[in-house]
Amino acid sequence: MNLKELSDILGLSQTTVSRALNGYPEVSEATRRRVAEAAREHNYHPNTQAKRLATGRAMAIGHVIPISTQHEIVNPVFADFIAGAGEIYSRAGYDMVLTIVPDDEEEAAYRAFHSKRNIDGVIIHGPKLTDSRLKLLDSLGLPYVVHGRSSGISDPYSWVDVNNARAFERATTFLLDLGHRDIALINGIETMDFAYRRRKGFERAMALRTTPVRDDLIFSGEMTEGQGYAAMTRMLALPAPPSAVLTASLLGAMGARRAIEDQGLQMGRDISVLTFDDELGYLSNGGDEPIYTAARSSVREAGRLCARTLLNRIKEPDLPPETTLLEAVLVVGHSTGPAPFR
Amino acid sequence: MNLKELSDILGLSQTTVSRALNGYPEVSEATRRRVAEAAREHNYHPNTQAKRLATGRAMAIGHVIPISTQHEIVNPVFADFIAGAGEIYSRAGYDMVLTIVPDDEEEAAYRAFHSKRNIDGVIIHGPKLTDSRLKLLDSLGLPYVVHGRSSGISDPYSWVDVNNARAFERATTFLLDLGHRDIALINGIETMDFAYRRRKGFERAMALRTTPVRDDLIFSGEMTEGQGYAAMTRMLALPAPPSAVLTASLLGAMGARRAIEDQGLQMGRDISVLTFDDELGYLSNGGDEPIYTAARSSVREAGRLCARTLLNRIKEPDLPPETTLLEAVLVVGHSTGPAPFR
DNA sequence: AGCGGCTTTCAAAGCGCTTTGGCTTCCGAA
DNA sequence: TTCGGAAGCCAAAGCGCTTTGAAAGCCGCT
Repeated sequence: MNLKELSDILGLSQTTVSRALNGYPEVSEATRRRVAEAAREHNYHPNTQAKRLATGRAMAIGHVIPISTQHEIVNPVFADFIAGAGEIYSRAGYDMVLTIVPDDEEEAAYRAFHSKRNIDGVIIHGPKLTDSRLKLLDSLGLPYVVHGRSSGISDPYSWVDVNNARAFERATTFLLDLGHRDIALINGIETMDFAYRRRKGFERAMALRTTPVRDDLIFSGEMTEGQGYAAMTRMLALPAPPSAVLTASLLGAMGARRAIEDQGLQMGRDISVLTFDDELGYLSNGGDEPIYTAARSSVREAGRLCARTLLNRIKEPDLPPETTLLEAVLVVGHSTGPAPFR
Repeated sequence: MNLKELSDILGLSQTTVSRALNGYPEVSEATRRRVAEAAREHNYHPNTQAKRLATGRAMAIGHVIPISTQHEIVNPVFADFIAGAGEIYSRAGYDMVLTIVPDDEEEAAYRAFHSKRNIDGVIIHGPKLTDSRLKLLDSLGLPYVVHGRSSGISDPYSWVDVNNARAFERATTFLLDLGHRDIALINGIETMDFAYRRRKGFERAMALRTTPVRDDLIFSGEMTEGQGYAAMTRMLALPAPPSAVLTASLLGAMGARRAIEDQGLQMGRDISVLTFDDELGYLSNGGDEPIYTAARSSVREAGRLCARTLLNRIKEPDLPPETTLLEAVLVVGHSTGPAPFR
C-alpha cells in the first residue's frame, strides 16, 4: 500500500492525501478525517526512504562508538547514555544509527556519515582535551552536540557536561575534611577531557589546603574493575600507602575495594574510597543507602539532554550554541571515614 | 556532486557511471578506471537515501533493545553484543539502527521497523521461553536471527546460542565433585529462555547425583550486582546456608562475593562461587588467571555470528534456517574450593 | 558486401514520496 | 451582477539513484 494506491482508493490526488496526513492547513477537516480513516484501515505507512529522499532529511541521528584499540573495551556508560538519548529520538520520530569503530578510525566514521547523507546530526562521545572532531564536523557542516567538553577548543559549540572539576574538588575536600592527606587518584585516561578536569579539581582542592599531591598516588587508565584493582594493589604496596582514594567510576571503585580486602583491610575504616557514580542501571550503588560515597550524576539524563539539544539544533540551525552544565551531587555512603592514625 | 553532475563531467550517461562504480561487467576496464578516478577526484559519494529507494534495500539492520520496565535496566551485555555485530555490519556496508523501548512495547517497535521499511532484518535479543516475536516477524516476512533460543517454539528458525544447559550442568557437576551438596543458584529471570535452560542444566546435574535441589537456595531475578548481593545475603542468613553458589553473571558474582565478605567469610574457602562469564570488555574476570571459576563464552563473538547469519539470510532468503550452538568453556579460578566440613 | 553476435554505451522509466504553481469553486462585498 | 479572495484540490516536477530495453560500434565470418 503506497500513497498512489491510497489516493486512488480515496479518489483524491497524492498531493491532498500527503497533505492531509502531514497536517498541512490547505485540506478541509472532513477530507482529513476521511484520509486518516482510510490510511488506518488500509494500514498505510509512508515509505521512509522515499520520504527521506524527497525531504532531504534523514530523520536519524548518528552515534560513533569507539572501541579502545589497546584493550578492545566498549565504554560501559554508552549503554545508559544511549538509553536516555534513544528515548528522546523515538519520541521525535528519529532513528538512532550506531557505528562501532576502533578509536583510531573515528574521523573516518564521521566522514562516512556525512558523505552517505544518512543522518542529520551526531553526538560526540568522549571528547579529548583538544578534540579534532569538532573542527571536522564544523567543516562538514554537520550539526553536533558534545557529551562533555573539549578544553582546548575556544570556539563556541554545543555541549552537555557534568562539572567534573567541581565534583572532584568537592570530593577531595570531603576527604581532606576527614583528615586524609595521602589521597590517591585512580583516574580515567587523561587525554580525555573529563579525566583532565577531574584531575584539575582534585589538584585544586589539595592546593587550597596546601597538601602535596603525590605522584605515586596518581593512576590514569581505562576505567575497568581490573584496572582499579591493579592500581590500588600497587599503591597499597607502597612504603607509604594512601589512606583514601578517589576513583573515576564505580567499576574502578569495586576493583579498589577488592584490592583493599585482599590485603585484609577494610574499606571505609582502613582506606576510604570515594568514586564517581554515573548511575548506570545495572550497577547501582546500593539502594536507598549508598555503599560508596560518591559524586553522582546520571549519564542517562545526560543522554536525554544531549538528544534534546541536538534535535533543537537540527530544527533551528542558526541558533547560537547551547550548553548545559550539570552539577554532580555528593552522596555519603559507607566507603569513607576519618583518616586512621599511623 | 551527484551522479548526474559526475556523468556530465565525464561525458558519459548516468547508467554507465552507475554501473562502472558498482562493478557491473558491461563496462570496459578503461572507462571504469576513468570513472573511478573522477569519482575520487570530485569526491563523489552516492546518496544513500536515493540508492535505498531505487534498490528497495535499506542496507540497515535493526536492533530493539528493551528496557526493563520494573527496574529501568539496560542489559549490560548489549554493549558487547553490539560491538561484535557492528563490526560485521560496517564491513558489509550495513548500518545498525537501534530502538530502545520499554520491554512491553517491543512488538510495536518491530512493527514500526517493518512498516517504515527502513531495515532489512532484525536481531532478536533475550528470547522468552515462548517468544511471540518470532511469529510476529514470520508473519511480517522480516528476516531475523535470534540471539538465544525459544524453547516453546517448534518451527525452525535461525539462532545463535550458547549451550546454557550443558554449561550449567558441567558447572554444577564441578561443584558436586568438590563435595558441595547445598548448592545455590542465583539465576536470571526464568521467563527468559537462557535462564530456564541454565536451571534445567543445574537440575539435571543434581538429579544425576541424586542430590536434592533446595527451593530456598534458588533465586531468579535481574542480573545486577545489587541483586546478587541481596540474594546471597538472604541465603547466608538461612539456618543451613549453601556452601556453593552458581551465578548467572559476573556482576551477580561480584555481588555475591560482597555479601560473603560482609559476613566475614572468604570466597573460595568458606563459600564457592561459580559464575557465567560473558567476557564483557569492561568487566574482565581477572587477567591470565581468572578470579572466578566460570563458564565462559564471549557475547561479542555471539554478536559477530548473529550478524553474519542474518546478512546471509538477507542475501539468500530461501536458505533453510541456520543455527549455531556455542559451547562455553569452564575455566578454573580462585572462587571455588572443596566443600568445608560442617 | 552483408550478417550475426559481442561489447559498450545510452535514454528513459521507475522507486514513493513532497512541494510548487495553478486551477476550480464558492462566498461575501461592492 | 460582478469581482476579489479564500478554501480546497490537483497535475506534474522534482529528490538521486538503479535498471530495463534498445542502439551503436566493432569484430570476424561467410
